[in-house]
Amino acid sequence: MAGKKKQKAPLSREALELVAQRFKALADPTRLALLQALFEGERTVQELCEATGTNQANASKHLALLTDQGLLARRKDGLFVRYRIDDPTVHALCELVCGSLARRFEAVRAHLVPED
Amino acid sequence: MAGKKKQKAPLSREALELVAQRFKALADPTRLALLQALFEGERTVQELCEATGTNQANASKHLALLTDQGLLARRKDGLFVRYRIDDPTVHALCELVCGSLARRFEAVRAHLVPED
DNA sequence: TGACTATATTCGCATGCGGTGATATAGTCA
DNA sequence: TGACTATATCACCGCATGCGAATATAGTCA
Repeated sequence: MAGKKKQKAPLSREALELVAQRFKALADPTRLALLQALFEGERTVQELCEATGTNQANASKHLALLTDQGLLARRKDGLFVRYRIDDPTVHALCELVCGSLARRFEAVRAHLVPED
Repeated sequence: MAGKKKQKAPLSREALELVAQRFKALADPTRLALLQALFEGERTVQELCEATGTNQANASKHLALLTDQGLLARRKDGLFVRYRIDDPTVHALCELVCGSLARRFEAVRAHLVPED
């Protein structure tokens, strides 16, 4: 995106919509739970359902969205379909957000908890 | 988030919801346009409206959401309110996504455009 | 103090999205 | 080939969200 350091052309509305879609893919707790399980390694749908407490239909839908967005890849393995993380930025994005939230809530906690 | 390198406890549903909310704040093209303008520096609401083609009411609402999420900070300046980026991870997040999308579409372009 | 400007908030509407139950599709095996 | 298992897809529903118009609130100035 434009700004901050190098002078780049601002992103068009179309490009911003693509960026927004990418963030939207991550903007759901169920999908984040699936991703969290997948950070551990490739998993079948069933394994993901067990790991996240999601039902099969719902998991399939979310997995399809993440795959369409290019974040996951899938492969058939007999009866099974195995999903894996396909875009390394996913983990980095989550880490950035977690770090930011941790700092934010640490600042709030420090404000509320009296210093001994 | 859990996985990938160090073994951390998986995030609770509550934590995942907070992470999702943060991504959701970024999952809208109008809000991304506002952020893009703010990457250039502090701006009033009117300046942001002009930069992004958003009407005042809509901009105010989006700015409030971004501020509530801790991404922006604001200060009164007479009649004016000036907004600025308050969380440095915002720019990093956008850059990560832009990089990922650029690679993705470069790969598609390379696939479709014949090599001379 | 009233007129004006800047901004925040409210309200109504339309669209989008996540979850669930049901069904379709695909692969394996006896 | 039918039974079974794994997964994708469909249809429906209720809730969430973005937009624009209208209104409320805040600050400045003559």
